[in-house]
Amino acid sequence: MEAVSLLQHHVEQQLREEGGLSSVQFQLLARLAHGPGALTMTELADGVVYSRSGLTYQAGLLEKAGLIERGPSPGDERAIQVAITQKGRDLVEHVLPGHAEVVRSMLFDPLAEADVETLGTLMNRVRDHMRALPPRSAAPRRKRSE
Amino acid sequence: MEAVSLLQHHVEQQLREEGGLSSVQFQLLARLAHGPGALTMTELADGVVYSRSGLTYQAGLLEKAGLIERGPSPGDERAIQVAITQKGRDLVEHVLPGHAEVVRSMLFDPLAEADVETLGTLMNRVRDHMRALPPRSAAPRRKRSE
DNA sequence: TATTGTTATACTCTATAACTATA
DNA sequence: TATAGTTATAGAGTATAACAATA
Repeated sequence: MEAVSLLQHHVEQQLREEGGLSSVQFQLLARLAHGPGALTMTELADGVVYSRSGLTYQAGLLEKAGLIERGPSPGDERAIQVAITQKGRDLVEHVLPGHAEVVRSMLFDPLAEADVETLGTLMNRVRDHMRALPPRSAAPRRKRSE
Repeated sequence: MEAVSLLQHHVEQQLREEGGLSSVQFQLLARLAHGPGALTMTELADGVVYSRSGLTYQAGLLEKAGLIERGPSPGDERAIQVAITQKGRDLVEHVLPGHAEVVRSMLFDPLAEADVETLGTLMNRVRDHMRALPPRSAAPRRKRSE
């Protein structure tokens, strides 16, 4: 956890300095940039943000900065399609090299290629396990008297 | 990183619900509880908090809650010794089982024993590597025109 | 009735800079 | 001059609950 904390801290700094982005904002942009097209707010939030209002807040900032656009969703009148703008793509491209460099120099550098592979395999397994857990209500963690 | 994010989120929740603690506060208390005796503020901050004022803030909260005590430091009149109180120890003990259960069920459960070992080895290596890097000034990341 | 998204609000946390005091 | 710690302050981020609109 200490390694992760250090890594996150350095990543945050690089993204902030070179792009004015928090890592949450970067993740949202990156998801939009790499995916096929637009996503709904709910799809976009998945795995990045843990409250609806949190995403609304972040999306508001990104839209105000001209990095994303929100529009109606064809299939569902309640939903909103979020798409990245060219400016958003440009910013991601601008920030990406530095980001990759931070991750490489801090995380990958001390690991052999096989180690990186192993780490990926293990953590993918952990992630899949956690995503498969009950969302957070049938949790078997209640005390008897609460 | 998604796995880590999910884990952190669940850990935060458990600590908050069962102990009213943030994970930073828990780390500070745990460090004091397990170590031999008192630590100075600077020693305590190491690896947990990234600004002096951040630690002063958190220590203020913990002291107000009666979980730690601050006193003068024998060797150095500038420094302050921070010690955990009995109440602090009790709280750590109270929260610990649930914390261990979260980590076990979410992180260790999907991994074999050897995997846990491997993960620890790799991440220790990464941590040591990161701690050995130049503190953050000789960083070769400045732009030519800034 | 459930789901999508927003708003209002309150709160926690963090960081920067200025400051005091000791080494 | 450098280090230990605090304070003031400002800003960013998050979550909860109430809300409106559509499925």
